[in-house]
Amino acid sequence: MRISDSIEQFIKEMLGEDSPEVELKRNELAEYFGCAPSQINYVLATRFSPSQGYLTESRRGGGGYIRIVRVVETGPQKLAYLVRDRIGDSLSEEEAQRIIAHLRESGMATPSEADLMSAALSGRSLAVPLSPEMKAALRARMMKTMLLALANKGNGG
Amino acid sequence: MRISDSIEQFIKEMLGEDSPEVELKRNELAEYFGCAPSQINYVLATRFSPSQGYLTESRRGGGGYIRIVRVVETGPQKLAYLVRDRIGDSLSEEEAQRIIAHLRESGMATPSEADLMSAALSGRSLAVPLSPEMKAALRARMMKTMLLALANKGNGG
DNA sequence: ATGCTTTCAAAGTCAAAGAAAGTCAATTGT
DNA sequence: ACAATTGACTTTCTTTGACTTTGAAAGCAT
Repeated sequence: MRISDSIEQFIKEMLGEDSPEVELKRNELAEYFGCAPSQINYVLATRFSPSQGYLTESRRGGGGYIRIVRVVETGPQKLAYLVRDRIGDSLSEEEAQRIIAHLRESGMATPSEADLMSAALSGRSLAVPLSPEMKAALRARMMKTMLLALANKGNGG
Repeated sequence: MRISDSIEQFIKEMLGEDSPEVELKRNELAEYFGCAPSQINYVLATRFSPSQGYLTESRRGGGGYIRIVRVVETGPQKLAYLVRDRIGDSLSEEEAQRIIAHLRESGMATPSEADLMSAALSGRSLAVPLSPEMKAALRARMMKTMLLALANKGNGG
């Protein structure tokens, strides 16, 4: 088992229970998991980034802390934001998958809808001779178009 | 006896027993069979491809893994048929829309799933400078990949 | 008490090392 | 010829540690 995953899980359990917000001590947590303190930063960067729906703030020095806040943007505004601001003319596969994971977790897409999107944007789908740039452009368009379809859900189009 | 066949059999036994899903370590498996790790990739490519009804995902780095999922053909063997026989290397937009309409009407896809597929394959999504042949090839791949995702619906991924 | 200075306790950064899987071309086997 | 096998090289993800930056509290001078 990866230590990163354990730490991720631990934090998510803390977040899940009560509040959408945790405060923790980097060094304590590192000691608890028996890893280097900077490992915590790694976990925050790879699993609690803004694009994954989390904000973090921290303070150094005596009595320092790290606070993690889960941002619960849902619904149409979020979709509109994704289409308008977040996704430009180019989208990597990793980023696409992250967005889809977020849609699924926040309930904006059902698991099978998310799987469909994921399939459409997967490397397997796009396994045709195309430059990486072109694929990224294609992904961006596809993602936007699908998000619009998702936003229209239930509106009988 | 070919080593590839042994590995194939081994994996299929794991899949057969309990779950429609196995997770394995490439290096361990290679060591177990006394072959080069890349041999595993060969087996996956030649015996566990999507068109043979399997999906694979993997992760590199520390604690990496390979996961193989058998796509079960519950009810809709139709989907398997579509993937295997009906859709070739090329698919027009009209044909794609016809297939999607059929999926919706027959209840194999919910309206919003159908909309998503439709969006992914629409002219709007594919509005990038590409030859028509290339787009048709792309459509075929995307459709197949999405159909597999659909076939796997409800199989907890 | 008020403002500097030192000191120490956090958290941050970054690059290097390590771990695992992917790719691909050359070789071997049937 | 075609399928299988191998190994060198690449890419991706994780873990660690040395060094930096920031903040707070204590010490000291006025």
